[in-house]
Amino acid sequence: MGEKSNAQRAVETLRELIFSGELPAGSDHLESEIADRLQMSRTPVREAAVTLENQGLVALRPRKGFRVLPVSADDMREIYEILTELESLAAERAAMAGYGDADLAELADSIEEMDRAIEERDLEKWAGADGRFHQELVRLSGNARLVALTTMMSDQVRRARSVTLFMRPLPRSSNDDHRKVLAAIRAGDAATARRTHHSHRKRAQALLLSLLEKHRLNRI
Amino acid sequence: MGEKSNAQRAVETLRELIFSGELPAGSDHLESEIADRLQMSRTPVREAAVTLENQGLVALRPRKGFRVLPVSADDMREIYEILTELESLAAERAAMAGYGDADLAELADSIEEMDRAIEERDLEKWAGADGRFHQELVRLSGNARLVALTTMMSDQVRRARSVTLFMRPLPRSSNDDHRKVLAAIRAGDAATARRTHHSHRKRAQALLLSLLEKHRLNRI
DNA sequence: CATGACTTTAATGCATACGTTATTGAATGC
DNA sequence: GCATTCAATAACGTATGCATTAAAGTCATG
Repeated sequence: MGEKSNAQRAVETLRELIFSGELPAGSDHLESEIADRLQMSRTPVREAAVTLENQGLVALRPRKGFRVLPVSADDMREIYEILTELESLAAERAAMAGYGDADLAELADSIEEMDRAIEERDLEKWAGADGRFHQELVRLSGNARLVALTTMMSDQVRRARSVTLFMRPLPRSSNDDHRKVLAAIRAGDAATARRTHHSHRKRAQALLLSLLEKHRLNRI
Repeated sequence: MGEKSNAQRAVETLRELIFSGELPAGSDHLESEIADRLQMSRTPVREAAVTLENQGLVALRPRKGFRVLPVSADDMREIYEILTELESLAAERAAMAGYGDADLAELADSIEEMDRAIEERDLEKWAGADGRFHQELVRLSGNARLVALTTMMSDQVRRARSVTLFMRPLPRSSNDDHRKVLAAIRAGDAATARRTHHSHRKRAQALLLSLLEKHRLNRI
């Protein structure tokens, strides 16, 4: 019964291959090549390629296969501008929803995990927990489209994380922001939640972009 | 040479059919039925359906064709929340870009057209100009992804406009907001541009949702 | 050696064919 | 008459075949 279609498998597999870096940014891939690799015909592969194109991960280039889209510093600016905005909205809505401690457990957990990760100087772990925090924050907004859009935007920069993650110092103060946002949400203070998260994201964005400039990284 | 693919034609045609109401919200359509109608095979139609699904306009329902998605009042709330946020960001960025009068001509034009439309009590004309204003505002942000996302969200409520447009009184004061936003952008006052547009959108959103509630319109 | 016309290749975009399976309707039993 | 089983239908998801055409390669010519 509940078997996923080949097209769906193709989307999932290709996303994994892209995020893992096995299909690096800028690389081209023919439909037939991918079809062989995934042991299916070109039809579902093509369908998957269309979906990935709609998600902004690849570009279909007739006769040259699809290209895994590189992310320029300018793309990063665009994306983080949008993420800053949408997540701030999410923080506001979450604060207005009147959640109790039980509802906010996942947020609190991810904050604790980030603390531990920083102690252990485990950047990968920190990044995972940070991702969980932001994802859960958006989920708590109760706006399904907000979840979809932020996921889409985050995906577009996900590949860059492995590059950017190790450029910067341990994000020691970052969790202070997270705690303030959580406190504001718990207190139902929507304005503070929004404002705090907004400045948190702005700061992270500025740091990231300055690092990219410093390291002269224009394409990732 | 520059001929559009059948798949692309299918997307465009289906979008027109959906927005014109010829394929009403909630209606189901088989791939083969659409293929006959557009004089092509199922393959490009299916590709188009996947794209439209990714754009949030239809849902693919195996064995039952694809359904033109109805938009509930709750969907409207989700979408307008996001649009409010993204357009406010656009207003801010536009103000920071240092545009001159020439760059802002389209905004000014659409405001004037709205004035004329209100005098003539031509709601359709007003709606068109209002759409132009908001679209141009986002374009001036210089953020291509912002344009893509707001277009996507606007499309999802476009069908509802014919219903909502005639429920409310003539939007006489609305253009005061538009003028304030334009003035702030021209003055390079990003904070005011953002704040003004945000409250403008919030007000419109509240009015719309209250009207939907009043008229008990849950599905459009 | 560079250039340009011509041939060859191969990847796409689409049409078509086919197996699978949910759904429908008939037929059967109670 | 109602439920249940079973057969027929039909729509999808996928595979395959094919025409088109951009791109690459070849060869002749200045």
